[in-house]
Order: sequence, then C-alpha cells, then structure tokens
Amino acid sequence: MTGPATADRSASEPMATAYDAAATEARLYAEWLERGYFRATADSGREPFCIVIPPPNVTGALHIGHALEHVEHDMVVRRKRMQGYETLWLPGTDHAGIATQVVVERQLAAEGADRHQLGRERFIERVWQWKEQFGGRIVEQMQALGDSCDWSRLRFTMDDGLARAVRVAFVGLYEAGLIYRGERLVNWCPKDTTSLSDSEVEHEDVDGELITFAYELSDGSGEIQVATTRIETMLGDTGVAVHPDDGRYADLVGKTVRHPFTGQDLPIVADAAVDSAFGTGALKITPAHDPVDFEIGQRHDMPLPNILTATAHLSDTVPEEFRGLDRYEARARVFERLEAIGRIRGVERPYPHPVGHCYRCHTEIEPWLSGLQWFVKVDPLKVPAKQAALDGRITFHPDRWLRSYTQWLDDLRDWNISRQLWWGHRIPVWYCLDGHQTAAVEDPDACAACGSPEIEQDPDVLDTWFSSQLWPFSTLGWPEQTDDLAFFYPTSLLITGYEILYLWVARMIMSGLFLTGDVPFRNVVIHGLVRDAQGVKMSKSRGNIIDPLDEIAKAGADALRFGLAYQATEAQNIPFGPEHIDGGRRFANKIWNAARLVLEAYPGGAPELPPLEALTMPERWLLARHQACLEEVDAALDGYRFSEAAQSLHRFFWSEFCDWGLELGKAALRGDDPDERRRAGSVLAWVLERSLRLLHPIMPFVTEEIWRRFGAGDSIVVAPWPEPQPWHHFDEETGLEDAFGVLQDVITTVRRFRSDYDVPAKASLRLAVPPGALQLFVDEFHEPIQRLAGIEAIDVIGDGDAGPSVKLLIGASDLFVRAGHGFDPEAARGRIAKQLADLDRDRERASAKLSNPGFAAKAPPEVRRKQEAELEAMDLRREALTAQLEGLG
RNA sequence: GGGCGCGUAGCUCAGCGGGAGAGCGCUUGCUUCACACGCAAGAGGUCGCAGGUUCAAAACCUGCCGCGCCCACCA
Repeated sequence: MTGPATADRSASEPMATAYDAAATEARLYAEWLERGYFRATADSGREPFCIVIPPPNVTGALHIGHALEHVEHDMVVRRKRMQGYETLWLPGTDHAGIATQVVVERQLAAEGADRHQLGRERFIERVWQWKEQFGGRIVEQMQALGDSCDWSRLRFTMDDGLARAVRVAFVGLYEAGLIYRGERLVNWCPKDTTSLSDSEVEHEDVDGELITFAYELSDGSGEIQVATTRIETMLGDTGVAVHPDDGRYADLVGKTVRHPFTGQDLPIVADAAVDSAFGTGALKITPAHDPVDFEIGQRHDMPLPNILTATAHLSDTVPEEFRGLDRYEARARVFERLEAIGRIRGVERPYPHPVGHCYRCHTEIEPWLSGLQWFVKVDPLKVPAKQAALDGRITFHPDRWLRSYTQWLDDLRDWNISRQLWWGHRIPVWYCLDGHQTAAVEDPDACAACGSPEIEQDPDVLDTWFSSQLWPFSTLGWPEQTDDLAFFYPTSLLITGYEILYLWVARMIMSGLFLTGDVPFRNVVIHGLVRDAQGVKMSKSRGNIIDPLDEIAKAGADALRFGLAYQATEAQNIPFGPEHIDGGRRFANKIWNAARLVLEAYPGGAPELPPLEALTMPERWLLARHQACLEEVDAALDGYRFSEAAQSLHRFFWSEFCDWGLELGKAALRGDDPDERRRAGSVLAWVLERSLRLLHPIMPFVTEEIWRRFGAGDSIVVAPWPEPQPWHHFDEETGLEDAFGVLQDVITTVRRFRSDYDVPAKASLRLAVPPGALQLFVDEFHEPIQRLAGIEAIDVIGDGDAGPSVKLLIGASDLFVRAGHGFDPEAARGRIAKQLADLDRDRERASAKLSNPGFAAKAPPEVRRKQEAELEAMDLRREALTAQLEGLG
C-alpha cells in the first residue's frame, strides 16, 4: 500500500481547464493494480460476489462488442465492490480450437509449410509459442478499458488445472453413460476438415436449384421422377421413397429403378418421412449425405455409400468419369450427363433454400459420414437444466430469453464433441488392439479391460465449448474442493451476448448441474449486439468498425465507457457511433470542470453536510434531486438496466447539478460571507463527491482523479457506495419542488422574453412585480433571479402601474418586464400567436376531458384535481399571452 | 415451418394506462471570471395502419402492413 491520498502528487496540482484522459488513465490503473484493489480472497468474511468473464479467444483483439460487455461487467463489479461485497471478476481467455489452429496454419502457409509436415507435436508447440507471444495482447487491451479484474487469477482454457477439469468432466460423463461413441452423419466442414456441433452450423438461404429428374424402372415399365437441390448426390443414391399412403405410387413400391450411371437396381420403398406434397412426392435416398435419407436408409436396411472425401471431392466409389471433382463441379457434370441422356424433367433456378455454413469459415457444411465420433447424450442433462430456469434458480434478464432457452433445450439433440483437429483438449480415451476403450483422467499404461500395454489415445480433440462449459467452476479450482469454489460458487451473474446463449450458456447450466450439483450462476444478463449509428452490423468490409483501442487513445476509456453505457439498453441492437463517444468525452470534461469550480473554494477533506435547517431552498432541492438520482441508479443497476443508470446520472449531473445547483450556488461560493461560503461549499462538495461515487462504475478514471483531490480517502475504488439518506423524500413533504419550480419559472420566463423579443444581451431589463406572494418570493431570491435572468433591478409596483412593459406570467401572478432598449414587436407577434393557437388546442382537449361525465364519475380524485389545475394554469397563461399580444399593438 | 423483437421529433432510441421525452443534428443569440468539450432560448411529432377494451390508450387486446433476429432434416 502506498501512502495516503494527500501524498498523491497530481492531487495537489491545480486543475487544468480541460480533462486530459491520456495523462490520467494508465497512471491510475497501474496504481489500482499495485494497491491490489481488484484482488479477491475467499476468507474475508464478507458476502461473495463473483462474475467469470466470457473468455475471449486468445487469437482475438478487443472489439467494440467486448467493450460493451466489459463495461457492463465493470459497472456491476465496481458497484458491488463499493457496496462491500468480496468481489471477484475472474478473467481469462479461450483456446478457441478451430480459430487458433487456423491462424497458426495460415502463418505456416506463409512460410511454405503445413501442419502435416511439422507433425502433431511440433505443431502444438508452435501454437503454444504463438499463444505466449500474442495471447497477452487482449489482457492489455482490457486494462486500457479499465476492467477491474483479479489478474492474479487469470485463466486459460488449456492451462493445467482446466485440462484436468476437462478430463474429470469427460470421464464423469462417460462413466455415467452420458458420453458415447457412434457412427452417424455429422456436420462436416470440408475446409477445416472437422465435424461441428449443430450449434456451430449457421443456416442461411442460398440461391440454389431444384432439379427434377427421372429414374427408369428396372423392368422398363416407366419412370419415377424425383426432385433434389443436390443432384450430384444421386451418385450415392440407394433407393427411392414414397409415402405409404400415396396412391399415385402404390403400385411401384417393391419395384426397383435402374441407376443410369452405375447400372445398379435401387428399391422403391414406402416411408412415412416422405412429404407427398413436395415436388413429385417421390424422394431419392442418399443415406450417407442427408440426415433424413440416413434415417430412411436405416429403416430399410440400405447400404451407406460414401461418395465424398473429407474435402468434399467425389471419391473412388463413384464411376470413373466423376472421380476427383469437387461437389460443385460434380453438380454441373451430373446435370449435364442426365440432360444428355434425356432424364431431366424440370429445372427451377434460382431456388433459394437454407444451407448450413461453418460458423468459423463460412464454408457450406456437408452432412457426412466421417467414421466414429463422440457424442454427449443430452436428454438426461436438459431436464434439470430447464427446471433450474423455470423454478427461478437462474433468472434471465431480460426475461424474454427464458423462452428461447427452454425451447432450445426441448429441441436439443445429442452433441457431437469430437473434432478432427490438433489444437485442443485431446479426448481422454485409449484403445487397445482388441478395441477396448479406456477413459481415464490420468494417462493409462494399459487397457483397463484386457491389460494390454499396447494402447493408443484417440486422435481427436474435444469441441472448444466442451471446456468452455466448465468455465464457471473449472476456473475456481473444480474438481478440487477449493476454498474459492466453496466461497464463490455458484457465481452471482453471467453477462454475455445472445449469440452464445445456446453454444455456451445453456451448456454451462447443463454441465454445471450435473458435475457440481448446483447452477453455475444465479443470473444471466443477455446484452444486444453493437451496431453502427445507423443500426448496421459492423464489419471490416463495410468499413464501419469502431476500434475501441483507437477510441480510448483519442478520447479516453471513460468517454468510450460512458457512450456504451448510455446506449446499453435491453434492445437486441445497440446502435453506436463516434457521436456517442464524443458525448462521453464531453461529459467527462463537464464533470472535471464542475469539480474545478467546487474544489476551487473547498478546503478539502470528506465533505460533511450542514444541518438541513441551515440550508437554502435551492440547496435542499439539490439534495432531493440527488437522492432521486441515487434511487434511480440503484433501481436501474439492480435490474441490469445500464442505459437507464447512465442516462439518469447524465441528466442529474448536467441538467440539475451543473445548470441549477452550481449556478445558484456560485454567488455564495464566491461571496464575502465566510459562513455562507463554507455552507454552500460543503453542500456542493457533498453532492459532487457522492455523485462521483455513483459515476465511478461507469467512468472510473475521471472520477478517481477528481475524488482524490477531496483528500477523503485513498481511492474511490474502495469508497463506499452512497446509501439513501433518512430524509430522502423531504422534498415531497414540504412542497419543495413547487417552490423551486417557481424560481425556475421566473428565471426562464425572463430569459425567454429576452430571446422572444430579440432584446440584446447587454440591454438592461427591469422586473416589475406587483405586491403580494410573488413579490415576497422574488424578494427572497432576488440575487439568483437578477444574476441568472440577467436583469438590472426588481421593482415593486402597484396595480395599473405597469408602465411601458410587457406582462409575463409566473404561476398565477403577473410579472412585468421593462426593456431598457426598444425591441421588435413584429418578431414577437408571430411567435405569440402561434403559442396561443397551440395553447387553445391543448385547452380544448383538457376541458373536453373534464366535462366528460364518465371522467367525473370514475377518474381518481387526484387525477381530477391535477386536470383542473392544468386547465386553470392554461387559462391564466392564455390571459397573459393575450395581454402580450395586445401590448404589442 | 416455429419462436422472438422492432416500427414514437431529421437520425438513433427511451417511455409502456392519466403532462409526448433524451442524445445527436438543426435555428437564433452569447468569448457571462468551471466548462465554446460551453451557456441561453427555440423549431420540429394525427407515437406504422384499422378495429376493440377503458371515464381516459403511444402504452392493454385483436387483426393487418413493413423491417430485423433466432431456431428448423421439406428433398
């Protein structure tokens, strides 16, 4: 720990006229790290609060979506820390199987090599080297953003502890019969040459073709037509299927057709999976290349001719003339050949239809028989996962995501977890020559079944998401029963994007419940996707990317953070552009300058509030507004409505604290009376200091930099979160808002008069008030009225003694303004006439409502009273406007 | 095919039963000793359309139109 804040050199220097983020942020962050503010322990005796980060890919750079997600994390975490929780934000990165392997392979390709030349072991070494070199980049970027993570616990999905967790999880599921090996169609990416889970396939409409062609019956008695979007697969056809109830084809079932290129006879079968209404009602069956056909093939004992290689070229199982073609060439060639022999019966082109694509490289997915693959049996896992969300052990925010989650679970099918890659957690299963399987946490020496020492490990690695799903507990030490796990698990909250709700969130819940017996987190916040200011998705090709690092360099992390927080609504899309960062930058500067004004007159130390009865009415108003803001911020953040919190703070700080609080307080702050100076300074400093604490989770740097100048403690990072005061609703009890409203009205009305009548700023105005309540009020607040409304003097006048003046209206009283110079009545006449017209429209609507008998009978009294008061006010305002118009001639 | 979300000021959005709001942009006037990264005043909206519920609807219900997203084995 360093010394007290007063030893902070920057805190004793005079404040520059503009806030300099670049000179501040890195310095403060380094100090926070050095002082260990972000480190959490399991034995503090405090309430735990824990968030694990959605681990970004080690290959990645921090993008704007991360920035949004991290700002939300940090807002929650910094507030919880201030609220006294033992707060842990656990950071880390994901090894990202395919993505990382592809990056390193590309690097190798640039050197004229490939991974097969290098060999498995050396390739993996190479990836680790790459990780050591570039994997830390994203950590630095997170620090630039201000993320208050406990860096001493930084984890990586491939580090030793997590590798062990993966093996224990695998073996546990295996022994429970929830992991099995089987041969079935998988989603195959021919570019990455690996299988993918259903969730890693993105369906997208493609302009394809629907070709109808004819198979001739083997007995020469006619033909049967079939339709397909993938005509090349007819080389792997094993039959034709029709619906059992389809009378058109009833006679044909049991007959065979002759394949035009292979000469084989293929059976015509009846199967209920066929939709008679589609196409010709007859379906060609390619069991090895289509999921529906696979099942039909199984039911009718058909063979499984695999006509494609791993790279989606035609294999040696097809007639010579087609071998070696890739799938698209083959599509054209087969069509040509069928056309040449007169078998094409129809062509629909373009024919848009959905096709699966690889979520990494966007190559079209091939349903392919790749040999034996590993699967997780999901049925026993999904039931408790669904129940946990339905019974409230896990809450989604916004709650509409609950429905998506449960529906996804309902439709979930077994999860293919083996990947034909090198980079990743290798499947912990060994095979002996007799084909026995040994699944083990520690590398075995011999087959568990027969004791044979000649065993070989499965060459495949696990789906990246298999290790990611363990993240909330593997990072805390699981499977060991560590203190961290006992203290911080289940974690409190997970914040992530909807795009990985299924890929990641749902699987954490399933595996967490099975492996730890508890939910992995109690709350899930799903945020939207950051788009550009026009709502268009950001992408390199569109050139509308906002790089958070650039923006931090230009405007500061606080500016970026505030801009993001301000936009972070519960909507599915978060529009975000440079103007939002600019808004944040200006707000940071506004805070800085407001502090400059207050601190110039403030002696230092923790601000103390003078007794309430010693305060002026505007000061009490300011306290009330501050309380309202605190309550709004608390409610918003408790409900994870980040935008609401940011907007509330912005509105209060700028439009209430600065525009009215500081402006009204200035005179006393700089006046001659030392008591007044002290009182005003204390109130403003008190509100400012507490506002800084409320703002700190959003804008940690500028708030810290200012806060230290109070000399109220070491750091705002560990300062307590403001609590509501016992007097927090005194404004309502005393009619304070009304009184302050009159003051604002007087000032605004005079200002508007000056503007409406084009009275030059330097021309003096005199305010004439008739004797009475308003006169007493104006008298009491003559100083701020004169100063803020820019008037020279206030006179008390008798009735009918208005003189050459314009009558304005304040509340229910008249107010006369005398301009020292002539003004242009023409300019004003139009504006007033329009105001009158608008007013009349409103009046009509209000009086119609009031005279409605139903309203009188059924509306609650307070609504009626309010409505009456409104109409009254409109009447008065109308009178004043009419008088003004008359006064203008 | 199933599900979800959105159509409110020029732009992007908040509001979600009794006063139509914010940010940015725009107009006008201000170098007023915290801030021109600012201050003050202002213009601008039949709250997608049509019905219904209600004393009262931008908000609740129904239908329609138009966008967007997710899920999905109709070849």
